[in-house]
Amino acid sequence: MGLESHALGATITSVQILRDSCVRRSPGGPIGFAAAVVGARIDAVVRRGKFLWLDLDGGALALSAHLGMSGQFRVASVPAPTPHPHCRARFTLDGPEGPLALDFLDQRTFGYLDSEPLIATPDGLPGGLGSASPLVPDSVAHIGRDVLDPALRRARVLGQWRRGSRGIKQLLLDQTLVSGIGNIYADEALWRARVHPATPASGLSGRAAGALLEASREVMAEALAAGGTSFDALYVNVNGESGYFDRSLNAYGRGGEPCPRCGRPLMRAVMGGRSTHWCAQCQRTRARG
DNA sequence: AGTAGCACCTGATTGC
DNA sequence: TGCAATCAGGTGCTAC
Repeated sequence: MGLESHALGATITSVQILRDSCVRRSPGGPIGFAAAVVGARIDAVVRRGKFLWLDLDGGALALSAHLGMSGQFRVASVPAPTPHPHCRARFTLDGPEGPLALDFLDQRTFGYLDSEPLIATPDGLPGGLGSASPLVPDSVAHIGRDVLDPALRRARVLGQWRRGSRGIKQLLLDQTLVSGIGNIYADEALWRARVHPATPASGLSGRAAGALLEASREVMAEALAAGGTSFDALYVNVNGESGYFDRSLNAYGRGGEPCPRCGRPLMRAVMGGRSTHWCAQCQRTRARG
């Protein structure tokens, strides 16, 4: 269910914080958070990487969210009287078609909600996907543009990657350079571009780096298409329940299974503290040209 | 400056 | 049977 189609133009009429830690980054705590957002009108739903925010009341303030690894928003016109056990916050919205419940669910509690001022982007281009507004919340300013963002400066990202001494997988996961690529999709992009995850980024040719960025874009676009077009599609079923995960993952989580491309057993190891899966046969140190 | 390592957290799974 | 250890994920902080 798309958040945008239901939330746009609606007014937040109440907030119920079911678990205080979901607003742990909000200086005013549950009370301050509620005071900031209740009564506000939702003017836009915007995403950059794994950050999501709602422009409120003409763009001075945002309700920002990070969904962590298991967070999601659910909209219901007839909400369950007892919220889901993983529901951390429940908003009541007053939309054109009547009241709606907007639940913030987050099983593993890495996600959070906050209210923040919006600040201008340095380039004056739209701050994220979903809105033409050149504003982003404070906490998003240091995050690089989304891999699917038309305003992404591609050549700049490639230069930053190739300047790093870390393995290319770690750079792929560095959200300050380009955002949106998580651990699962990083492995998939590397597999697709035939790049070994431990390749020193400085050793990648420009061509190889370009192929990897393009593969990342493709993987993210396909994941979004498979999960729908809603903003929360990236985060739904991160535990592996979705059809996309079942059918389309070529490398992630498949250590020991045959590589779908060459049949050799896939490898698994921890790199940069994250589980990493690759094919030693067809992922060498260079990308296909 | 750039990088490495860890804390945060919870439920499912595995091991004893 | 029951309890304990392990694991997964993204970000932000501290320490080098």
